Amino acid sequence: MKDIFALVDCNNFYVSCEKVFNPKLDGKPVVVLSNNDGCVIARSNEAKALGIKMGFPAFKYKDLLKKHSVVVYSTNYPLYADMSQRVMNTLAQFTPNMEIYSIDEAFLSLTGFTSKNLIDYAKSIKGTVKKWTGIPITIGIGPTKTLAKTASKLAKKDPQYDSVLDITNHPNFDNLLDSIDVEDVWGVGRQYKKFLNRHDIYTALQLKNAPLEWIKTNMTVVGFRTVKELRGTSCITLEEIPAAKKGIMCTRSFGKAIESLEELKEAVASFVSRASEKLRDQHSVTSFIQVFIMTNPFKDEHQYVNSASVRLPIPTSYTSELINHCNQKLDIIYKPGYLYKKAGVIFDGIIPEDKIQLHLFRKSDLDRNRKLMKTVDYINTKWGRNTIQCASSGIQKKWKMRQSKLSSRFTTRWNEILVVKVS
DNA sequence: TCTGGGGTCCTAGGACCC
DNA sequence: TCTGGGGTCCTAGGACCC
Repeated sequence: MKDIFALVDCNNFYVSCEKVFNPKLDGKPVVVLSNNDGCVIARSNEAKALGIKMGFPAFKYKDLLKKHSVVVYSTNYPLYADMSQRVMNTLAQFTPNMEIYSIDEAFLSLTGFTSKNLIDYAKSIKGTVKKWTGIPITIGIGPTKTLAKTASKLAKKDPQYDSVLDITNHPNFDNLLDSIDVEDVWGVGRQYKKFLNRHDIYTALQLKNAPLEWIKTNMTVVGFRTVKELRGTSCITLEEIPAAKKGIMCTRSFGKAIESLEELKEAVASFVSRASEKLRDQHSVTSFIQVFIMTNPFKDEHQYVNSASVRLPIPTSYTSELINHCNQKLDIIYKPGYLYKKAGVIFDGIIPEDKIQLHLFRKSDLDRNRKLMKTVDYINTKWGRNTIQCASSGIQKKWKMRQSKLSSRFTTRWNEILVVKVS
């Protein structure tokens, strides 16, 4: 049976989440900023029309934002994650097989839905998601994931499709591909765009018709698959069960640069705690940790970047032990006299916790530590993050990120729930 | 004043083994 | 005179994604 994929993409997702709880934003330019209120990471259509670019530093838009009264929000991840779950739950009603691809995208398998008019079906999905969650979506349909993605790009570009387009056996298939820039094809980024342009390939259609062997030589098997997919052969399958992460990291820029080793240790201890939680969430342990610190690369000052790593004798997810290792490494890589702007930890060599190879000559407190972490995680899930934390993570957190325009966590905190006044 | 964060996959090259 | 060959594992770096 021929595969059919639908790619569901939430429009301007973070901005749309804010709009659900603040309908006054309708028709206004709205942006959501990254951590530390650094870059623009979501824009309403009105904001896009003003020429505000994705990923661009917000402070450079200071005048523009003011001039056009753009509404600005700090990122409110708990809200977006919860809204995402609502959208995904709704989508799950429409197919037995789906893959949650990112916070605002999902692939749905519509293979075998032959008795249905797929356009009508997609429109009813779109209507239901809007009605149940308030989030507007776009749906692209095609015989491969890459083509479904391409269809959704086209559906967004041209209002005549009303946010739903099926390009399977489309009579104007080639013309449609020709209207898509090659860098808008899933899998083609900045570098490959440059390379392809140098060889006179500018559109998705031209990429589709490029010689396969040449593509394989110059763009590895990944590019090879992309071209096959553009030609209608499905190479990228639906991943319904999310795989355990092979690497987990927690890195942050600081709201304010810090100087002392003590503060760096606090920050890193917080990052380790967070990363360890993620590790335990997926029932894994790490066997390799890396810690890094760096000054502000955008500043015209003396730069310092350094990192160190440890391979653990026995893999673990025990927060205190991991913090200890990082502290020892920080003692080595820290250099006084610099203003540090960012630090982070990376866990690698992650394995399932039931596959730990115990050390012949080391006594292990494995069970005791596991129980302790389980209890801590339970309390923090129930009462909110950092209800219990390691003292080494600090209380003051001077390095904490800036979030000056934060909206409420409308859906995950009772005391921040929306109040509707009827007069 | 001010520039995000967290992932995946592939390849080349070196170390090491028999 | 002549100095192998095949394989695995690991790591760093580069590409991509959202």
